[in-house]
Amino acid sequence: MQDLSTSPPQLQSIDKAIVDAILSARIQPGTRLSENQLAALFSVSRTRVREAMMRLEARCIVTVSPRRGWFVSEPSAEEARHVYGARRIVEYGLLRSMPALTPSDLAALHRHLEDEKLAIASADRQRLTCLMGDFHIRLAEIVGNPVLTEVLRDLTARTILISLMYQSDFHALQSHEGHCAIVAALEANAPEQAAALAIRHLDEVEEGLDLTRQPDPLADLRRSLQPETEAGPRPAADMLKTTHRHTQKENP
Amino acid sequence: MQDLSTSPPQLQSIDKAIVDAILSARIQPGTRLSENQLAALFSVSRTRVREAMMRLEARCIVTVSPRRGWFVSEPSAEEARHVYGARRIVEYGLLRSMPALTPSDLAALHRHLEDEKLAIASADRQRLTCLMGDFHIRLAEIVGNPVLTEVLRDLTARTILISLMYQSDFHALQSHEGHCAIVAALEANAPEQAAALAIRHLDEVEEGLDLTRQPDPLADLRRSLQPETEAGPRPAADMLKTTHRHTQKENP
DNA sequence: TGGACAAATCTTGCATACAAGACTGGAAAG
DNA sequence: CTTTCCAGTCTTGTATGCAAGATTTGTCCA
Repeated sequence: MQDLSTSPPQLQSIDKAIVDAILSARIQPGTRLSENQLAALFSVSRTRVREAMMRLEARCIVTVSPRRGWFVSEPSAEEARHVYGARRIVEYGLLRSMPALTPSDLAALHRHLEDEKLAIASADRQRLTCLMGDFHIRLAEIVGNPVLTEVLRDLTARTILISLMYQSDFHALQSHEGHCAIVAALEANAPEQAAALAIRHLDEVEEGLDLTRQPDPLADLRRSLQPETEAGPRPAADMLKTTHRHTQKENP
Repeated sequence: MQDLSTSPPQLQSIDKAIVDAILSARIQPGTRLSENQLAALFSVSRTRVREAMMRLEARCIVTVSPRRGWFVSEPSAEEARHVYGARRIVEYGLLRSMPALTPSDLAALHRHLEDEKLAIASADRQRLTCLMGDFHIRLAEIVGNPVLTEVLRDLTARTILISLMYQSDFHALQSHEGHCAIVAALEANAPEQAAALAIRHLDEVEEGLDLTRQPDPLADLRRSLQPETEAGPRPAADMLKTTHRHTQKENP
């Protein structure tokens, strides 16, 4: 379904390709990642694919089901709560200790907010999901601490998976306004307020999740059989199957 | 030098054994981790060892030098600063949002502080290093968020490596007092103060590092040739060589 | 028509083999 | 005596082969 290889795939590392696909919401939680198919796609042997999977597994981004296959993680409701909890703590600390913004930081943030506004206007949900996550990574980048950025990148990847699983309706405008408020507080040199706003923002987003929702084993099939909607036809050349991890246990 | 296999090694996963060895300061930064030797030690083939190494590499705990070998990470001075920076941010957020302590939490913390005091009294530096790191993991555990605990565990592992590399003299008592102050603030239900104390504590510890110190390629040799000191002879049966990563580039 | 069984086909798990680069030690040359 | 070079030995990098379990699908029987 989601194509990982928009450009010559040889040069990109496999890890990065998959993480990027998640960060830009081009790949669904539960998507099967076949060792053989990835090996073919990247023109390497299974060994290297496996190594990439091991690394991603250590970052909770993919899961292995023994002798069944590798799958993009499907965070449980509990895990989702923990990820949001961790993000609240990390981002609170982050914003509290944010240095005064330089003009270029500020420009970058405003450019980002502008992008968000455009995406909302064009109702491009995938791009929105991506931008909403990116905002927080941008904040981390301003601090200039790669260790922290890395932590937040992984948490963001997991957050995106959570959104794709549990987000019933996407209050994009509300999120965007949250981001604007945070930037405004930072601009006003009020880090304590920015931190408080970030927590409220994350609360709101978490509130918008439907954590009681069970993963739908038939989701892909449903989507595939659905007659064309607004979005136009999906790209045809897809090397990765859309097989989902839940196949036989259907609702009785 | 450091023995990783105190008990039957088959059952433990390789990752855990190595991380545990680092968290308890039984293994030095720069120690070579030979695939063959680990494979023999754990009675598996190199494949599985390699997979473990890949996972640990993703967590910045080991490094590979192409076709030369795997080594326990030797964080650079810059990385050290970033790790401490990240910890300040995370732990500030953590303590700020700490729930009121339950009696059992409090008991556990006090027990830990008691252990620290004992270790100081017996001047057991290895045990101290281990306990000092553990304190922060304990704090994370109280919040009951495994995602965050995991983040802090990795940061702590890296911190321990940093200590082993750059800590010229270990102000154990000062650290211990820092921990006591934090617990006292938590006990007094003053999370804001606890958070501020944590930052000061981390500042002090970082201050105690000598980040200008260059890694000493002769460290192992020096230790080995040194006549017996207080600590008594090292355990004899060591399967891992003490080879360090710097072998030929000596100071001219 | 419905259900159970079994074979065929897929998947990963793991070990091994071989290639290629890095390091060591010794011999030869200056 | 010092330096250079080369072969031997070590290391990891990578592919591949085979085994074992899971899944699917086709068939047979009630």
